[in-house]
Amino acid sequence: MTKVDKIPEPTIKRLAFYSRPLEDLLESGPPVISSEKLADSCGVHPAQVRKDLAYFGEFGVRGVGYDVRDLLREIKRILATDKPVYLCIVGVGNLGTSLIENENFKKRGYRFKAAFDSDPEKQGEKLACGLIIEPNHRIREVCREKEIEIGVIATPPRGAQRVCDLLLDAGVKGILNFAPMQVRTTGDCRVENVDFTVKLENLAYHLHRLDESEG
Amino acid sequence: MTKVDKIPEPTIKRLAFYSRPLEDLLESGPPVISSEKLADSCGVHPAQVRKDLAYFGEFGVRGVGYDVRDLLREIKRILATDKPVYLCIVGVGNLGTSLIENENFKKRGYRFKAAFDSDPEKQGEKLACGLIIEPNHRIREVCREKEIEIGVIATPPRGAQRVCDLLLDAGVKGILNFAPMQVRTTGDCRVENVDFTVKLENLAYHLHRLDESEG
DNA sequence: CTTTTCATGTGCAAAAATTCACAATGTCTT
DNA sequence: AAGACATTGTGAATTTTTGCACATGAAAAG
Repeated sequence: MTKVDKIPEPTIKRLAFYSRPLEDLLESGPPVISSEKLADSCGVHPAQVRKDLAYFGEFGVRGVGYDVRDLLREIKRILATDKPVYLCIVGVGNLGTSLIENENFKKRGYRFKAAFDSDPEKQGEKLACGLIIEPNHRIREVCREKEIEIGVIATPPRGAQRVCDLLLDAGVKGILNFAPMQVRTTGDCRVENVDFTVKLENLAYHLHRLDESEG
Repeated sequence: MTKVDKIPEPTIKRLAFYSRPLEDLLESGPPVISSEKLADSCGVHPAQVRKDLAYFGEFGVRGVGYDVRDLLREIKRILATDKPVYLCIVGVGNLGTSLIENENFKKRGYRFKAAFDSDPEKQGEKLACGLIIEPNHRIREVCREKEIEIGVIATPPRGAQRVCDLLLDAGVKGILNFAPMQVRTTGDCRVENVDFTVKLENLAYHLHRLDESEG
């Protein structure tokens, strides 16, 4: 099906990006969109859109464009988000709670099936979503039982590696890490890091740099 | 000072990355680190570390390595995070609250100086940090008064562009956008997007892809 | 049925980023 | 003081990613 074995990493990132405006169009918008329009909504080059999609097949109609509904379905299929994905979260602080409640996760089929915290005060507590906070030592058992594929780390950096090890032991195949440090995993578990402050530092750098070039 | 005018964007991202293990080492660790060790902690190639740093000067000692304290100071200077940066947040829901309380922001000198929400129920409410939630129509006035440089958008996607426009009008120079959509800005305001679900979709893709290649 | 129009899909060129490989240069040992 | 050793800084080679430019094919118009 695919043209090449190795799909560029940036392409995968952009596919997720493309799906955002497509979801909007699905509700209220024309049923067809051109690579140029879609590129505009995402801030990329039109040829980039076409090339990204071409890795996976021919989804468009020449002279017309892409059918919004079809394209969105294809992208979701490619990204494997056409079925629910089961998650667990470790660390139910402010951040953890906001992730569990997050509308975007729910909307896109990401389901939190378990929540863990090392703080005995919190263990046993029932969350708004109905989940009960369990102690970290149950990660292995619960994840295997509930067939959890992805673990979300929302602990302070100090405990992140320990939590990561527990998740690996539980057979989790992906980790979304919100702790501002690099966690080490084995080859068959992939990590994605979300570090807000990296983005802020990026902004800070460019803000300052702007001053320099103007001064 | 710098070798080239145009510093690669990935380099800036990695500089922020490098600072994490350096901060740890500063507290408890050897006073000097090699590019190889630092690269290991960050999951990058040693030559990459050296090249990234070389854009900004010669910070190492040949045959020895980099002085942890000096290097960290240099990186902070480069990223312009050696001084406090003033932020405001728009949208004080679960996510917004967790960002305001976030220890990493505090630790790195990012200070929330104002909080806004469009919900009249919330306006006037006093937050744990002492800030009082203000209505969105005060963004312009308050941001100018408090010299806020960066605005954080933590609203649902629907309202994000409107909030973005208000922040632009308030003279904000950078925006950290947590809404899962692309906001449009003018040339002198830079946007960084934080979209958790993009990362999750990345994980989902690779998890599934792994299955394929193994099956 | 032919022509015109339009936007896709794609080979190729350009640009950007990464990695290699080694000379340069400092420290430590004897 | 000289030689061994370790690790930086960097030009060149490689790899990856992006963008151009146009042939291709589908639909609409005449």
